[in-house]
Amino acid sequence: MIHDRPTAASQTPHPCGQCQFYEGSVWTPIEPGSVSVLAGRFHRRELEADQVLFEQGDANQGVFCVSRGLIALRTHHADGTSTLLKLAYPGEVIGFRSFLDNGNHKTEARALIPSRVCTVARRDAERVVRASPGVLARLAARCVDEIDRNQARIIATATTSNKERLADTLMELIERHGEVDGEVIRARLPLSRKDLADLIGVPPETLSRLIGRLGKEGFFAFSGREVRIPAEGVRTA
Amino acid sequence: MIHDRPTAASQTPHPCGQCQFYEGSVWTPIEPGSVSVLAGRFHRRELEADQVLFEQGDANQGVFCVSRGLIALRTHHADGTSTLLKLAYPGEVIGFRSFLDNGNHKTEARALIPSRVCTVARRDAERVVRASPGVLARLAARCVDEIDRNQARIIATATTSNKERLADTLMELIERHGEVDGEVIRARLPLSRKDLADLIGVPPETLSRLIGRLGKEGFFAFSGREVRIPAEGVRTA
DNA sequence: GCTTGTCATTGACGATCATCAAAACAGAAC
DNA sequence: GTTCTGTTTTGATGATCGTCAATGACAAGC
Repeated sequence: MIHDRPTAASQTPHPCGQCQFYEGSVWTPIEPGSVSVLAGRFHRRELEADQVLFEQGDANQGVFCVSRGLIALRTHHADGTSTLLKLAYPGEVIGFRSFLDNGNHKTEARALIPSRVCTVARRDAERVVRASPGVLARLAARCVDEIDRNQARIIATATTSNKERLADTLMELIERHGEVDGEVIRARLPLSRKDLADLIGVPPETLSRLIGRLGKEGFFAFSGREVRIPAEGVRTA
Repeated sequence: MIHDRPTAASQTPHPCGQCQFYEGSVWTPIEPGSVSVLAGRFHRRELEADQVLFEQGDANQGVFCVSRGLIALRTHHADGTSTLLKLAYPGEVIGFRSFLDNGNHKTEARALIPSRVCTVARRDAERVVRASPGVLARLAARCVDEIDRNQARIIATATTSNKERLADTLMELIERHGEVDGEVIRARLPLSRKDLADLIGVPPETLSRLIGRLGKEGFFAFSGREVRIPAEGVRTA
């Protein structure tokens, strides 16, 4: 059924940890060299920081689920510049678009920190999708979620100031990457200034000034890629 | 198969004209009062300008495909204001998100001009999706397309000036709603200034000034909701 | 050590923009 | 016609923003 709530089966921990590409199907990991004859098979891949999962323009080889770490999706423009489009956290599915239309990847996917992805080869993905429509429905639901998030972001970009957007983005990042350290929460941002600037949609110079202003106002304290905020900042947020 | 190109069957004109919710399934129109026992059934609904298709918060009753006209999707905020999120042109599917998660509509859908939608009731939609995975795949593909468009819009909002964005948006609208009239192309914009302002993400006052500037520059000529551009404008665009 | 390259910050400037308030306008009802 | 309503435009102002250029920080390589 298309609107299934998670069933007992789908709540069973999937071998790859976070993978969405799963609905009670039979799965077996593929260690390099081994072959599986089962319905679905997947392959864990570890990525170091800055390692590329796929390049922009590569033919789609399948679907990827982030199970650990953080993947950046970037587009490279004709003039040599590039733009960070999206951060993919564990649980996110990557490559679904080019999987559906059997086309090429429109973005580059690159690990920002050491990461693990669960890769499902094209053929297997197709087989599982055909066998379990619920998987496709869940993937579709994720797409719809992403549409929602993007629309929220469009509204935010249009209606809020750059400073607000930066503060929001920082809080999100701190929530994911921060650790409580006594009276403060420390987070090492997994992004360069350029990437962070892309994320909130300003040029790097403007970001730098915003960071300066935000630092002066006292709530955030920056030093390089590290940010600190008061520990009660999260609870009240 | 998930990446099917349109087949002969799916290219057969669907009775409702533009509906995507179709893949060789058996369809029959439901005239008010009649009942169908076939796999899929749909109902044409005509909307006058400004008539509401569904309200924000309504429980999802099914999926809608625009077959003629233009539907505006708006969110109403807590403070009483509202924001135009998206224009749905013929061929677009509406309500898919709340269909998937069986939730409530997060937006209001309202016809901007006289329109026709093909409505597919929840139960029927579920049945067809279960029977024809290809339909779901195509719907998913549309979602993915929408993600692409939204991302393009996010980049555009972040990197281009308001004036550029207005000009682009106007050209799109003229392309859809314009008619050649001798040396010029005339288009009656189907949007209020407020909606147009939402679409490009500026307050109405700013939009008004932008329109003023654009008019002075000579390419676009405005009078109320009507726009005129030189006829060769489209060919060279 | 020095150079080189990359990335981040700062400075200066002009253009753009949002906001508030007021005026002009259009359309509907009478 | 007149009045009323809601929308659109205009005006004035100050803040924000993007751009170009210069500077600073820092690591890698010779």
